[in-house]
This record gives sequence, C-alpha cells and structure tokens, in this order.
Amino acid sequence: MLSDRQQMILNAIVDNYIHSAEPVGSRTISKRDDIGFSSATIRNEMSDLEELGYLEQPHTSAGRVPSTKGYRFYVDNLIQPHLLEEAELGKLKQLFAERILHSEQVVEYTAQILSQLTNYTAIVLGPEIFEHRLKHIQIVPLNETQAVAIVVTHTGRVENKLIDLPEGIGAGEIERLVNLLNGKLTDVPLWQLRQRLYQEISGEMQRHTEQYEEILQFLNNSLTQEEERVYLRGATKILNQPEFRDVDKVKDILELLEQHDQLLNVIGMQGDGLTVRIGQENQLDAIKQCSIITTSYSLGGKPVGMVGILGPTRMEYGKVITVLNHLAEGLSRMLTSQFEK
Amino acid sequence: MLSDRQQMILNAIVDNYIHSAEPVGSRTISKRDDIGFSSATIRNEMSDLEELGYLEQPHTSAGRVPSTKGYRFYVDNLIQPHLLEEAELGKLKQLFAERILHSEQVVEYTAQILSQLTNYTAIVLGPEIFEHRLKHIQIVPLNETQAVAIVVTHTGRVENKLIDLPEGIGAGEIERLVNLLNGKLTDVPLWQLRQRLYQEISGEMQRHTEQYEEILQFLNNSLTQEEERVYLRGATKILNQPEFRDVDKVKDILELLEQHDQLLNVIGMQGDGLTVRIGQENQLDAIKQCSIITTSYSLGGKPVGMVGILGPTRMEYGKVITVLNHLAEGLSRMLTSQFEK
DNA sequence: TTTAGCACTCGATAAGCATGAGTGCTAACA
DNA sequence: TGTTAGCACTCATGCTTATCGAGTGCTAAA
Repeated sequence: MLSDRQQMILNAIVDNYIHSAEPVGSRTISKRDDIGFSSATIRNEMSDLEELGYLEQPHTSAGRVPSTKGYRFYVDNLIQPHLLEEAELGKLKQLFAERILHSEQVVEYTAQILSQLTNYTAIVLGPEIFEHRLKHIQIVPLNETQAVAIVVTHTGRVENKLIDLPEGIGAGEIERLVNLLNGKLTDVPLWQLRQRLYQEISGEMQRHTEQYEEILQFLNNSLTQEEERVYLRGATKILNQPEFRDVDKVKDILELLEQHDQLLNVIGMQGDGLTVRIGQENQLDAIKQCSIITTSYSLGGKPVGMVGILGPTRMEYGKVITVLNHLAEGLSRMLTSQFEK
Repeated sequence: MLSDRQQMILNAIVDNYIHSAEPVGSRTISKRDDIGFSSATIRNEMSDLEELGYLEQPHTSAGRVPSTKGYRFYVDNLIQPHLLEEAELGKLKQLFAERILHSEQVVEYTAQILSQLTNYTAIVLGPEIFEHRLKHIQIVPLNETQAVAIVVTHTGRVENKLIDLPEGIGAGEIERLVNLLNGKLTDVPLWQLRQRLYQEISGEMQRHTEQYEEILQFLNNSLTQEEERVYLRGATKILNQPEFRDVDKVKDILELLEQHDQLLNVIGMQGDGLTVRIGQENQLDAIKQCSIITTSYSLGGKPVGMVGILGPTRMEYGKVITVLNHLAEGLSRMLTSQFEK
C-alpha cells in the first residue's frame, strides 16, 4: 500500500500532468503549496513510485508521467470532488428544463452539451426502453403497389418503412388487416411480437397469409430488432490535445469514431453505474491512448441508456465524472417524470 | 491563349502533381513519354506559364505547382475522360440494383460508395422532393396528455412528433379532427399547408381552434419546413493526403464537417449540373485548400438532390467527375423509375 | 527554335555544440 | 532515521554551420 505521502505526491503529479501535458519533475512538485518537501525527497519518492509501477519516465532526464496503474489509483482513491461552475450548472439545468419530447432530440442535445462542457468527445446511447409495447399500426397506401407501414409504441416512438403491396389488394382489405392487427396486437411487448404475430394473426387470416407475407415480415423484422441510437459530438476535440498533434496518432481514433456501428463497442454497454476505462484497459487498439468514462441513466430505476466521454488518458477525470453524474441523474429524473404518467 | 505545347505541359504538370504531391520539375516532365522536349525547353515554358499565373513556385529552387488558375484551366480544357475499372463500375451497378426503398438509406449508402470509390470525403444531399403532397395524417394518443402526430407524404416520407393534448379531449374528438384534416388536406402540397390549414380548418372548427392550437402548430411548423438531409462519409480520408499531415491544417476542415448544419454551405446548392470549385474559389476559409465537385441528381428531370466530393485541390478531377456523373445518372434513373408509378 | 552547359538558389538533412531540465547518488544535517 | 543540499550525469531541445542536390535561369552554340 502507498504511504500517505506517496499518495499525496502521486496525486500532485497526476494533477499537474493533467493540466500541463508535460512530464513533471521533482522540483515542480516540491514548489507546490500543498507539498512541504524538498525536490530531493520527492525524487526519492518518485523513484519508488516508478518502481511500484505508478509512474513512467519517457527518458532518463525527463520528468515523470502517470502510468495506467497510476491513473487507476488516482481515479479510485485520490480524486477530489469537483465543483462545477455556475455557468456549467446553468447549461445542465437548461438541458433538463428544455421541453424536448422526442428522445432522439434529447439524446442529440445531451451529447452536444456534454462535449461543450468537457471539451472532450461525447458519446450518448439510447434511451433504449426495452419494454416497448405496441400502440398502433397504420398502413398508408401511396399508390397501386406501394404503401408506408407505420408503427407507434406506447412510448411514442415511431418506426416506418416503405413496403410493396401484394398485387390486387384493395384499400378495404388493407383496412381490415390493419384493424385486425391493432385489435390483436395492441399493448403486446415488441419482443413478443414475432411469436404473437404468426400465432394469432396467421391463424385468423389463413387464406391471406401469403399475400400479406411482406407486411408481416416488416412488422416482424424491423420492430423486434432494436435499433441502437448512438450520438457522437465533438469528435474533433481530440485535435486540441497536445499529445495528439500527430496525424498518425489521431487517424485511427477518428476513423473509429466515424464508424457509427463501432461506437457501441467503444462505450461498451457493460457496467450500469459509472465506469472508467483508462488507456491500456481499453479493448480497442485505436483508443489505448485514451480514457473513456461512461455511466448509465435510467427510467424508473431501470437503466435504459448510456452517456460517455472519450478523451486522452490525461483527462480531467474529476470534472468529467462530476458532469456525467449530474447529467445521468438529471436525465433519469427527466425521463422518469415524463413517462410515468 | 495558351499554345498547344503550353497546354500539353500544363496538363503534364497537373497530372504529375496530382499523383506525386511533390512540386514537379522540368526534368521530370521532359522524361515523360508524351513530351519530346528537353528540360531546358520545358523550363522556358514553365517560366512563361508561371508568369501567366497558371503555375506557382513554392521557392526558387523547387519545382512548380499548379495554381488555382492552373487547375481551373486543366478542369475546363485539358481533363481527359477517365475510364472506370470493372470493379468500380460493379460497385455502382450494385448500388442501383439494391432494392432499398427508403430514400434515407439510399442517400446514406450512396455517400458510402462514393467515398469508397474516390477515397475522398463524400457529401450527399436530399433527395428533396419539393412537391411533397400530404397523403395521410394520423394522431395516436399515448395516454391522457400525450399523443404522437404522424404525417405521411405521397412520396412515402414520414414525419412524426410527440405533442401534448389539450386538456379533456377525448378519443372521439381526436378522430373527428383527424378525419377532418384528412378529408380537407389530402393531396395538398406541403408548401400550401400553412395557408390552407387555417383557412379551411379553423373556419370549420371555430369553437375548437384554441384547443387544437398545438396540434395545428405542429402541422404548420414541422411539415412546411423542409428538413435537409445531409450525409457525410469518409471525413477522415483527408488525413491520408500528404499535404494535410499537419493537425492544424485539417482541424478547421474536420470541425467544419462535424457541424452538419454547415454542410449545406459546403456543397452549396447552386448550379444544377456539374460544378467544380477549386481551392480559393471556395467561400469558406476552412476549405480554401480543398476542391469540391458536386452535381445534382433528379427525379423526372427535376433536380432534387446533390452528390459531392470534397478533397484536396490536388484531386483526381477526372476520376471524380466520371464517378459523380455515373452516380447522378444512375440515381436519377433509379428515383424516377421508382416514383413514376 | 531548341538545347547543352553552367553558375546560382535555397530547402532539406545532418553534424556539432551549448543549454538546461531533470535525475540518482552521496554525504551532511536535524 | 528521515530529510536535504550538493554534484555529477543524462539526454531532449534548440541553435549554428556545413553539405547536398533538385531545380532554376541565363547564355551561347547547334
């Protein structure tokens, strides 16, 4: 275990490095107000800390830099509660006050704010409300051969798809089908839809089943499969970091972020609460120089989505964690109050 | 006017520079198979071309580089028809064969292919079908106070929004309203909706107007305003270009591309046909080191959207233009055949 | 009109050197 | 015994200088 003084010094080093982005030397630390030891003493301690794996030295005559293990200890034990500024709190409050009803917009706006507040890249996922229940099905014919199928869930989510109509089908028949579907399937959870669809409907409409095949297919496919909505904001913020002034270093990261389907792997829906993955702890090679902090937000106590921040390992952990906690809490409250009606 | 030989040399220089990214010298040109002159002769001509503003010299002892004017001449007069490879044509064909019905998916996929084929950044806009006509309105109540309003246009586009219901409104009343709206407004072009809405409906339903205010507002606002759909793919391709190996040089470009609402300014819905904007010719400062090639695609002869490529001024103009032309033509054919039913 | 020849320019690369931030170790001190 | 002053040592950084060579412009000959 680290002595109090070692912790104090480690804390000072991480703190300094986070703000300066330069390897920190013993003298810099000894000059700090909160440290009352000479540079020589600090040097000895730093040497020990390096031996223990908490620090690294880019080269002999340079200062020292926290290792992944060092950051990990800092995050787990040393981090100090960060107070948000008035203006920052204001922005968050404003977000929650905003009367945006569609979840997509909330998510998008959240990512925006998050990136603005932290100056890092924000990734926001969800909300995935797993217990979508079917509220309404509608089929609107456009012409002889095409129609739009629309499905509304009880949470207000709307999905739609252009479909081809079976040949020779009439408006009356479509209406009957729609009525039947609505009658039988309202309030059925989406995940049961596949099963119920064929069970209830195709029994009743045996003679038409073939004709309706495509329509049923649509309902079956595009509704039971959850579409993950990921929003990314401030991807280019990483370019402001001095350790990423080299194009080769950022290229992989930006390319990764550009593939939206990869983003899920990046923020990796794992733990429900606050998760910090530091540098090497990340699975993906492209972001082994980065840290990712995520937390989940919930609806009625049940986690439904995630908010996350991607930044350099030399990240303002304290601030980011505070912001994320505030945000997740606010979002949860907002969602819950909105849908509990 | 430039002599034949001058044109030949300018062409060779642009051609070389596009592929090498290095200032080209007289000897390099004289060694080319298609040039039968000594380096000295080339030097004289190059000197003249520089005086005329077609070439620039980074410094005295370097080769020369095309100026904006030089590229312009190249694009307008010298460009040679570019033949696409079998594999490239295949990818395009595959795109058009794809039976994707929703326009958003087509657009997204188009951007993807475009970026893959050219190795530059692709921006795709639309399709904006300006004569959307209303096909169907639906209001699905979710609970006592909320409902989803859904609008379908005759082209199959679906818009939806969560709205608050006026207090004490019943299911029956909503249905009456919806029926009224559908009865009166079907086939009305969206741009007329605002006017017709208040004119026809509010007359008829005077006593309810206040209650329905929000619903009418939704229809009024979110439907008459065209939402531009812009898709961006391959934004990070610019990082492969040797002239953009400096983070400071790409930062502004990537930040611009990140703001989706700015993209319209980038590809700038101007001319209908093929447009090439080279370096300095661009309005936005961030992309004065880039060239943008755009063209429009159409539905039934009427331009409805744009496809564009953003790359360095040192761009493979010939290839990009060919690809864009193919693509626009194919898209137009595809759209037209799909909607003419 | 073309081209061979040659002096000249100037960025890029490398080598040499001074600087200074930072270290590790030792010995003296409280 | 823990702390610190002192000092030799290391090594990245920045500066200067020298060399190299790709490329030019000009002149004179073919």
